Amino acid sequence: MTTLDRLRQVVAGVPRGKVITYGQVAAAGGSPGAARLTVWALQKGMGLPWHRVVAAGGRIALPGEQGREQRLLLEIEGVKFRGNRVRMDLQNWTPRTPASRRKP
DNA sequence: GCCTTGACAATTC
DNA sequence: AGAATTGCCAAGG
Repeated sequence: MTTLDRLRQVVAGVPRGKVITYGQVAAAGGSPGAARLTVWALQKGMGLPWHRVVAAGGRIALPGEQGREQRLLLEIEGVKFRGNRVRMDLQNWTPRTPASRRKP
């Protein structure tokens, strides 16, 4: 199980209607601070709900078209927006099966 | 084996 | 508020 695999699992574990930040994914995957790994994981990981991953504070990281699409997809799933930000107060998701669950 | 590239995050000015 | 700086990890050249 590589780090990227865990990151992908975290992303895959985000339920519909919720979002998570790059930092949270990285932290949950066992590498706090390595938000860029999350980027990598998403680019490589196909079939992942990449649109449920947003930048810190719920900002949409993608520029232009892709950003619009992400926002669309999220709205379709029931995520509420405040300007160009997600309402993290409501939509933030924290995985319940993080790397912290490793066997002792 | 070193350097660059990634849809970032947090701090500082 | 926006730009610059640093830290983090993995893959590809």
